[in-house]
Amino acid sequence: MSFTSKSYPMPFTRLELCILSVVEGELSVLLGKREEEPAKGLWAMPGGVLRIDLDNTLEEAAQRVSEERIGVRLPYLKQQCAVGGLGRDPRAPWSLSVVYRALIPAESFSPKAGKRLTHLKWVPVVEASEDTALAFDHQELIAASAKDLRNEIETMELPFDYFPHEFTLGELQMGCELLLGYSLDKSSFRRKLDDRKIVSAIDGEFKRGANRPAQLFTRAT
Amino acid sequence: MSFTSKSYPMPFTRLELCILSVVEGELSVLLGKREEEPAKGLWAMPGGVLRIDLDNTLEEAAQRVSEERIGVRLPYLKQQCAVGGLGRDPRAPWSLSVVYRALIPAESFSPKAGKRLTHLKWVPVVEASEDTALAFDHQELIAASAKDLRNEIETMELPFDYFPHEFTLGELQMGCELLLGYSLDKSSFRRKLDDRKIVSAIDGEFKRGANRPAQLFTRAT
DNA sequence: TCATGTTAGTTGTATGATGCAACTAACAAT
DNA sequence: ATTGTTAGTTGCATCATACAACTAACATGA
Repeated sequence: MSFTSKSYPMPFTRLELCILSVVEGELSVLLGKREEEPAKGLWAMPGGVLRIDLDNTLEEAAQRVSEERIGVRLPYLKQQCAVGGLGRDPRAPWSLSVVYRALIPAESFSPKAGKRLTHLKWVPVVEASEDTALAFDHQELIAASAKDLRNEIETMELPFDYFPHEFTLGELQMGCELLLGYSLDKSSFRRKLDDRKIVSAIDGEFKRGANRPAQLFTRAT
Repeated sequence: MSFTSKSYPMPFTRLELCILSVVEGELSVLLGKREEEPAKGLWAMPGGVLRIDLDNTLEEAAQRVSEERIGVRLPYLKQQCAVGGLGRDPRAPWSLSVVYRALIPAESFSPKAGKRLTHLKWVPVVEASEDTALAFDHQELIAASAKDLRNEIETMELPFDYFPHEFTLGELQMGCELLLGYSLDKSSFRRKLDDRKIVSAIDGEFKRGANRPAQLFTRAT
């Protein structure tokens, strides 16, 4: 005996990747030029179809799409939202996209424009958030992603999978400042890290350079 | 000519509703006893299959499912998350659920247990968040929903669609306190409402009772 | 009529978080 | 030894918050 009574048509299900990084000092998003319809010739976030024969979870699907489209594994990956509706995407009557937000060091990115996407480029989020010429609803999705990321940093929910494993407090602060787009107060920043036990010093490990050595830290366990 | 190259099988897509309310002074979630497999006999959040022939958007789908399952339209409705993966639900190999979080006045709810769900009951979230006997992954979903709701209230992102259209500041504060599960300071609460221009007084309108009349307010436009 | 109880709404104040700037510390380079 | 640079700390003014006490405005009932 079977549990299934009826079978309904299911939506065309995709993953969209809002890949963020700091490029030339500015928080930017990775966009590609679409080679095919729909929205041919327009700039869009990388994305791909969910493959239930290949992906075990939504997050794995996002990683697979990333590797296929731009050849990069995403160290920091967070679900942003799901959008779905009738007529969103001309490829199918009803489509659903699960949007993931990622943060990668732009240097670790080797521009392998894959199939369907050429001319990959980083666009400052301030531009992309106002660019009504982006494909689909990507403009709003990028704006919301950047806002949510910055909100997390302001509440000291730091994306340690994006930062190097070991860092000095100066480097950590600089990293946050670049993501936020404004500078932070040194003493406040350190007080918060300390009070909330966010990082822990690596005993006896210092970064040495042309001046006073800096204590190395890691994320607290 | 057609744009579609191939067609892939799509996931079994559902909506799950985390319907919250204050019942007997406690934040509670609405659960129903499952009448059919899978998870037959277990308590679960109401949910239903996405119907691309009936629903124009995900949010509309959530409203339809609510009306079908429990006969109630949800005044405050927010997307919580999407969960998907292989083997989550025995009805299909690969299933995806978009979880919506709702907040309704429990009084406005007339317990019409619909098909597939009987014995509807309100369960305090403190219990449900620890009940490992709930169907599927509903335990964690409820815990996360309640936490996110309370976070919103703490940052004064108030669910005005849940509150009555007009209210006194005392009523508003009491409502927040019930949702949060602890009491707030009157002067702080009012200062925040004032500073951030969250509410506006209805000129000349008061709630009169057995003591000093209270100014009526609405959400600021 | 006037004291009482109750809720509305405000004010004073101590405490704590934050932002700013000045300070000391430790190194390399000269 | 002096200088320049970054690391790390400290003092202090300012602002937000929590707590409590206060005044205000009604109904009620002696």
